Amino acid sequence: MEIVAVIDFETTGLSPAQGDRATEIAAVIVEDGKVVDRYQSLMNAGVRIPSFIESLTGISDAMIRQAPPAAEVMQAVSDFVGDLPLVAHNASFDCKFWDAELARIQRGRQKDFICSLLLSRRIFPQAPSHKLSALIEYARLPVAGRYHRALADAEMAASLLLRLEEELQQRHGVTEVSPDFLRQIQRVPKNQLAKCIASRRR
DNA sequence: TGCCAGGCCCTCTTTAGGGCCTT
Repeated sequence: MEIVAVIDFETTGLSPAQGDRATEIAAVIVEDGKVVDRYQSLMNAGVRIPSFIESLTGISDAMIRQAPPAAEVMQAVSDFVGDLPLVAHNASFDCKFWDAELARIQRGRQKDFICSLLLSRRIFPQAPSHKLSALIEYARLPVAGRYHRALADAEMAASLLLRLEEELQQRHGVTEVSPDFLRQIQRVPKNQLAKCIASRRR
């Protein structure tokens, strides 16, 4: 597969439209079946961390106070990933924050995200759950660190993506797994998945 | 005052409702 960047945000809540902000971001570069580069940073957006979020992520107000400004971090991570295709687990969530935080520094996004959750629903329909932790256990992939910290979650989403790619190649006989093909697969209705995959067989 | 996300996807659906998933 072409090089992609897998990203993960930790935030103060679920919706930038409701005033929630990013508190941490990680991005890992995946090339030739492995992670070859990593970026991770907490970020200070000048907001308080709700107690529920502190319990969930372990990220506290004290940690955020010492972090670089959100604008500086977003500029750095945006430079780090460049124009690579972006991947996230439940990408509709990370995409909202990516767009919202980039808009604050007058930057934008060119391409649609690839979503490892949507791909998992199609490639592993039999999995008991499609949340990241359950899929890591289901696919017997290594736990990269504490769940709900950006770098660990990005690393695990990357290993899940590689496992999904492997499944397409080995089980379904797909020869070339391009980002465009993954975007196609993740949107295809269930009853058309086999037909869509067949078009890429050797 | 009371409200408070939103996209995907299934089904006891399509003039809708509710669970899943992200923090």
